[in-house]
Amino acid sequence: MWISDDLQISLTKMKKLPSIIRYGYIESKFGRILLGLTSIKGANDECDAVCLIYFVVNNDSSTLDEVRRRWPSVELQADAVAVEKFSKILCGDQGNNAVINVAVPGTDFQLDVWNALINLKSGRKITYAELAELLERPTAVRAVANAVAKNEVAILIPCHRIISKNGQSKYHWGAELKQELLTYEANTNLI
DNA sequence: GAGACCAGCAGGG
DNA sequence: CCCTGCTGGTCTC
Repeated sequence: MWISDDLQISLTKMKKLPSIIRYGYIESKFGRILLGLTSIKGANDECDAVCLIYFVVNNDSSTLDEVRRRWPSVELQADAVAVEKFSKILCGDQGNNAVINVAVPGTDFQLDVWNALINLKSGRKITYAELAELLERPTAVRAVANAVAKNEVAILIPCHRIISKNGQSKYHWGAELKQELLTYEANTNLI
């Protein structure tokens, strides 16, 4: 079982970078994943939201280094217990109708791009140009690509569904993994 | 506010 | 294949 299509992803905009990120690891179908959490204001009280998901390509410490490079001002705290809760939603059996909060820093335009990706159907592939049209900014292709590249939350913001017009398929964590994700989605209608 | 930077794209050679 | 012009949002002074 992997991420269900029924899983609702609620994307909220962080006004500034968080000062603390709690993190932990998940063993997923597609390898080890580093998951980072931050607190956001929910309907009634503070709740946890996913703010980063990186695939572990080499080892844990090199992945943590990558996080530190990208978020230099952030204090990282290991918190396996909090991450375990999200692990159950992501990789567990309770995907149906669950809501997962994702909080990301970014501009309005970037949030538009990321939301458009989230709303794509599982397994659906789209080019940068098509995505720009979807956003009613047909000439802002490069700007869309910039926003896609800034995505810090792999899988939940499914930037693996973007391909370039000539069929080339780059991916931050490797074209191979991207292809695996797409093949899996196409065959199962899950993720 | 200017100028550089890009996981794009189309066109030409 | 490589080069060029065009593009628009963001980042850095």
